[in-house]
Amino acid sequence: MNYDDDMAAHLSVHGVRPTRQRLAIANVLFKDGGRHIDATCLYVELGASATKVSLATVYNVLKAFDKAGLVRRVALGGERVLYDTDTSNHHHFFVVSEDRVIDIKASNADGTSPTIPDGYRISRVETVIHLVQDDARVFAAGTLLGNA
Amino acid sequence: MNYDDDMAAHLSVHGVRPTRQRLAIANVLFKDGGRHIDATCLYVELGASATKVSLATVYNVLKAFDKAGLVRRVALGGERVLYDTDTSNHHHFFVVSEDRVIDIKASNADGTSPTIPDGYRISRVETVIHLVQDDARVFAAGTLLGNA
DNA sequence: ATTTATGCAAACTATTTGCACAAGA
DNA sequence: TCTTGTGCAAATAGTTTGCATAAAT
Repeated sequence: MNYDDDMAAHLSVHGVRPTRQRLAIANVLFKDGGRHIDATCLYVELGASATKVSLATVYNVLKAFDKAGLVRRVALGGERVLYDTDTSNHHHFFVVSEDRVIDIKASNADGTSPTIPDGYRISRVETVIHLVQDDARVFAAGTLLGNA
Repeated sequence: MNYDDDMAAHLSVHGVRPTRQRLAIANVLFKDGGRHIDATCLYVELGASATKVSLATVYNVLKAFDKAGLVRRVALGGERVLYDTDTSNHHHFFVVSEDRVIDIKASNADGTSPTIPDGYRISRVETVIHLVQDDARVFAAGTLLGNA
């Protein structure tokens, strides 16, 4: 039982078939702990890996990982889309000029930069709450539509 | 002093030169009160207007209006970018399946849908706080860098 | 007269897709 | 073997840009 086997198991548990390129991607994503990375960067980093992975596959895999809950897609004000290996409930500071992302933990009791980093000020706050139809009601609505 | 003159004045006050196409765009944006619209929709609506405006110009003008504070660019989870004529401090519900946007007023004392609309549930909450360098400190940092 | 905006088409970036081939269960 | 993933290249969507022309101050 080695590291790769653990990673393969990790993917399997999440319903993601552990192919060679997915493992390569998972390794880059999770080896160094929490990170924020975009498809292109990931692709570049994979260049150093033994396994060849095309850019299209990087996109497809990131999307699959997001759907499986292995990573979380984060859109930074529409200017940048990246994937966060921390899937817990948290938000982000984004320093546009430096293209830097800083996590904001939901509970800041642990002391990890919950406040604005020194030397910066807030220029904009954007909160978007995504809604989906409540299943029970969707059914009811469907019935209504069928009768209309 | 007619409506167009008022609109022209409105643009001027915000440092935006009131050209013919900018007035046409402003009319579509502001005539019917608060709205959320994207560049392409706006372009289509302008088709009905007497003034010809190219799509590239729509993009440029929206960007200019945003910079001038006439509208506010809103990115909905990286899936959609639109412009909100309400520049006040507020956030958004986004129903992906219906491509519908609902304002969340900062103060919900006025009773305008501060709660989740009936039949929906939250699927995701994304908050991004944009930071910029604090001017005073930027100066200090610049000095430090100069000495380093 | 001088500055700034517009139109158009072309360039560009980010992302997705179709299809033949390869790999995993 | 059967299903699902991958590579590639091409398609697509959204947005920006260069340059000659036109309009605003």
